[in-house]
Amino acid sequence: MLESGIREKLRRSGYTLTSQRRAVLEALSEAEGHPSAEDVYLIVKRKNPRVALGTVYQALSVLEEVGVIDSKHWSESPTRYDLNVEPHLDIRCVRCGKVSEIPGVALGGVEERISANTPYRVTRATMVVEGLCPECTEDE
Amino acid sequence: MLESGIREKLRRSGYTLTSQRRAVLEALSEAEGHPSAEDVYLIVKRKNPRVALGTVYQALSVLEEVGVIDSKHWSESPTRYDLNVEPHLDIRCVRCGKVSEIPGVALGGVEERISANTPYRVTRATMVVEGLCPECTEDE
DNA sequence: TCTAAAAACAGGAATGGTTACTGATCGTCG
DNA sequence: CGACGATCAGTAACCATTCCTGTTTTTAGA
Repeated sequence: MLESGIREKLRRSGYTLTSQRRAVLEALSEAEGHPSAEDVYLIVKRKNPRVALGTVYQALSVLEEVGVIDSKHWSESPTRYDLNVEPHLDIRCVRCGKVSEIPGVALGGVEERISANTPYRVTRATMVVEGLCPECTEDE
Repeated sequence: MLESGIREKLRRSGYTLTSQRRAVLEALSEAEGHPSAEDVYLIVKRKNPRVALGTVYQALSVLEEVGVIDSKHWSESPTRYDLNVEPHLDIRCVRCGKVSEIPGVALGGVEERISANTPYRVTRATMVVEGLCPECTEDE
């Protein structure tokens, strides 16, 4: 099942799958959309009221490091986390904060072109997309 | 000269070109690279020690709103400002924080494809690129 | 030119997401 | 069983940014 793969990825980096980290993963699959650390914290707390917010942040950071989850950051709002680690675009509503996937848009080798045009060693290239969701567009 | 164009852009949105805002623009052209609000503040303060950091933030926000400057945000670091408002990519070194332009890479209509694939009204789509600059790559 | 209203400002307090720190707990391996 | 390292809870600290209050500057009208 999923869990053994996750456990293995953690082990390869010297981490273990603790109950808190498992709870964070469960919260991520329960939560709709793209929850923030605080969202995850609130869900985890329902089952285990003693978890600390810092623990959730640390778990999220470890899980991202080993490639089990993904994070995206829009300015003026907390970082969002996602179980979907496949490359894809998300858009965030600047009014209500909702985040949705944008299907079917690939970046078409932009990373390679970037690497070819900078002396930096590129480690990350993401698109940050903002807009107004249909609901918020209506009452403009 | 430049100034009259800037003054006009401000006026159209109901703002005026105050001495503080002019000082912020001068600081942006003096500063090398892509300064943060704090960087701008320190430069402005050299000539006018009474400016407040909040004023610099407000000036930057107004200047961006009217399209005279551009801002880019990388997570885990303050927002950077830029006099270059032409669409272009910048990369930030995750170790030393230096920001450099990436010449010659266009996004090739990605915005249009995004708009076509989401019910949101897209207001902004930027690339956030990170990596290691040549100096920092050496002592890895 | 004088005056009232609006805009902008200085200074500093407050905010909010995130990280750092400390001492307690857990899990593992001998 | 015993000890060591990893993890955790709880809380304090951090830092970029915004907000607030009273003051100064600018603008527009008379």
